Amino acid sequence: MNISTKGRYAIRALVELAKVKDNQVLSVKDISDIQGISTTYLEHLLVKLKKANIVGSQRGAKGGFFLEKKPKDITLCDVILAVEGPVFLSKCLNSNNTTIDCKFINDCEFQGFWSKLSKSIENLFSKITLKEILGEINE
Amino acid sequence: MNISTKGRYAIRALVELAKVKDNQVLSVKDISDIQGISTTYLEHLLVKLKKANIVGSQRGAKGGFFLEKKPKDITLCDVILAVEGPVFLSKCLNSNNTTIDCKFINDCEFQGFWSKLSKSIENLFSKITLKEILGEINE
DNA sequence: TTAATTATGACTGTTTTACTCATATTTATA
DNA sequence: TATAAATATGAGTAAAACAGTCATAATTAA
Repeated sequence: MNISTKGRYAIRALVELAKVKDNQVLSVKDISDIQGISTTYLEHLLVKLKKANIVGSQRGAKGGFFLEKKPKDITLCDVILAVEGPVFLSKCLNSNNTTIDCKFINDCEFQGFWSKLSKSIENLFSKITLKEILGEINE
Repeated sequence: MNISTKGRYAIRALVELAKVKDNQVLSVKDISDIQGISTTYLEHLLVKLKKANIVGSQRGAKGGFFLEKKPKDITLCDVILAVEGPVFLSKCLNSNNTTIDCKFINDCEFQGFWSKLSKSIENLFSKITLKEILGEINE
């Protein structure tokens, strides 16, 4: 159970975007240079963050990315969901997962338990905003 | 970020072991039949749970496994650690991971943040005991 | 003695991770 | 208006993790 590079890089990128002035943009190249991340890999992550309405973009020369919301309104939960998928998932929970082969698929005594745990973690992640992350890294 | 079959099967096995009377054992075969889990796969998980002093075993005919502690003293944190490794790990945290290739390996502004988050999750998982899980699945 | 059981380790197919590469599309500006 | 700089999209890939299987050794109750 861990946060992959997707989540970590996304947070790094968002921190950089939070640092620039309003109405300014940062290119993927800028961010990847500052944070030492592969440019093309980060590009894909930023596209996902855009689809989740966390960042916006300006195409073309002098273009780049910017935060679509205020740091206080961007939660860790949103970010992880955008780049990694469901924040916490016991795979027996998602009914549309066709590959699962569980004896109790339709009547699982543990579903309630995993579901509650999942909500607890989502709740924890929802309370952590980009604003707070910015505060912590500047301590 | 999810609980793999290792963690889920381990919980299932521990629930079965909690159901039997004191001084009785359950064989891997018994557990795997009841829970619909691969016998040999579960075997490996039980060995890990044994190394973590969560279960004990009796070898030979009529042998099997039993809980080494009371359900109230077995936490989800212990179980996941035993079968999956660290409960929550942002990979940039573990200094002995030689494959990591991060620009900020020795001076990372995010280390404190990931570390705190990791402790929050460990704390959450430490409060959930097998006793509580037994209570939830019987509701 | 033997059948039943745990213990250990090597092996395997599938999925996910962590990328790269190629190419299309958009747009500020010279 | 041409062009360089940027995002957008999708295919491909090597390595690791996941989810097991298989073979065999060691132990022990009956």
